[in-house]
Amino acid sequence: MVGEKKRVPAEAQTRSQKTRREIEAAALQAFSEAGYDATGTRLIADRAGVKQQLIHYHYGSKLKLWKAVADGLFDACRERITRRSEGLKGVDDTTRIQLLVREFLLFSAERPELGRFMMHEGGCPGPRLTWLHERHTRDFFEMTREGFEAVQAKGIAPEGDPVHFVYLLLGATSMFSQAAEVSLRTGQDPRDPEAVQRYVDLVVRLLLPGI
Amino acid sequence: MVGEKKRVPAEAQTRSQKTRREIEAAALQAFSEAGYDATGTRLIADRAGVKQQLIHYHYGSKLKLWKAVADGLFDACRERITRRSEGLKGVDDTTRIQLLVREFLLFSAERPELGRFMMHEGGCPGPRLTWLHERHTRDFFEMTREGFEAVQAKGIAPEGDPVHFVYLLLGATSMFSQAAEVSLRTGQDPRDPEAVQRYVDLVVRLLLPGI
DNA sequence: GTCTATATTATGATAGAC
DNA sequence: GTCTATCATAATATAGAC
Repeated sequence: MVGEKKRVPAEAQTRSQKTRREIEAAALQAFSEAGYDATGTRLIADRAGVKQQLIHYHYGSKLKLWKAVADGLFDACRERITRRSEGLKGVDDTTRIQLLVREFLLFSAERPELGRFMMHEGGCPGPRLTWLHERHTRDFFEMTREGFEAVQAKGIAPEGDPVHFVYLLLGATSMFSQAAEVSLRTGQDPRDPEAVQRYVDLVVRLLLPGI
Repeated sequence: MVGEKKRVPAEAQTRSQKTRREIEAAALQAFSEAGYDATGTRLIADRAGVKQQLIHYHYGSKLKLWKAVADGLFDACRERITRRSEGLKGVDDTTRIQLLVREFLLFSAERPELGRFMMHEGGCPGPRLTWLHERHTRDFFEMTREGFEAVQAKGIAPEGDPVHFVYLLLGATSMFSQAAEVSLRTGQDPRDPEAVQRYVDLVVRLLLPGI
């Protein structure tokens, strides 16, 4: 495994990293399209332009590749939200929550893989769902719930279980994660920047009508 | 194939129908949990208590079984909505749309397989998505979009692309189709009747604030 | 680090006995 | 109508050459 190496010629290291990057990009695409079980390592390798066996050399197993992909995806989301949040220090709660909701929806439009990736795992219990929950989604969920509680306390969002608001926000991203279906029905791409902007505006108006 | 038979002893007919019913029930469960490719015919047969080869006798192929399952599921939804709609003849548009939105959400809570079934197909283009679209979801989509247009014209729903309202409604069902994840996070079952009622009330309040 | 060759298991589907 | 036996293919994973 690469992680155990100490010194490797710069050439090889670079090549290895490039291979890993391409494998993970292809795997993210495939896993979020079809889910874990329906995705073969051969398909991933083909799309990455390498041999199937290289996946086992670099990751040890299909499951470990899946976890590496999940880490990359959720880290990207977390970093995006955290960065936005840090840029909003001192801003009042209402504006902060609204802008974070917008940022999350924009991220979901740019990277619909996130919603699809979760979607495949969230329907029935299993070890991968438990892993995702403990490692990535639990904190996000808590943070978001507290955010909605805060705006509810100010009367910006209507009364109701804050958990329901969280799932309405997550559910709202299905506009992007189900883009293929949307395109079939409307003939338009729901991820077009202008359409995204109008959609995000609507979601904010509906979830936070007191603004 | 059974469909081509004319006269069969009542015993055998009944037995055959029972087998088909059990296969389709197990297949619906499996397909909506994991999607088409990740579901094996052996798993379906095991859950139905029959041999894998019986699926091919009764349906000819895995794909034909999937289509039979889809027909059953969407017919049940259509019948439920149609029946409710017919019971509302003469009622004003606003009340009608509101009650139909409620009915659809209640159906989705009772039968989360519908949302999950679509979810697995809606993410990337393919022959199964096209088949679903033309055979089942296109009409439903049109009907729902027109409903939201009607309540928007009356000022019950805020301005915005009616297509966006349709997808917010569909997205709202992820509360139920992602029940495993919700349970992990909250420790509670989102399909509990009381929780469903509160959730449906909230969705109606948010999507149709003018009521 | 990447390749070829291959072991092992699981898949969808068919043939034929009863 | 349901069973047993089986085929052809594809899956994940391992061994060893370069």
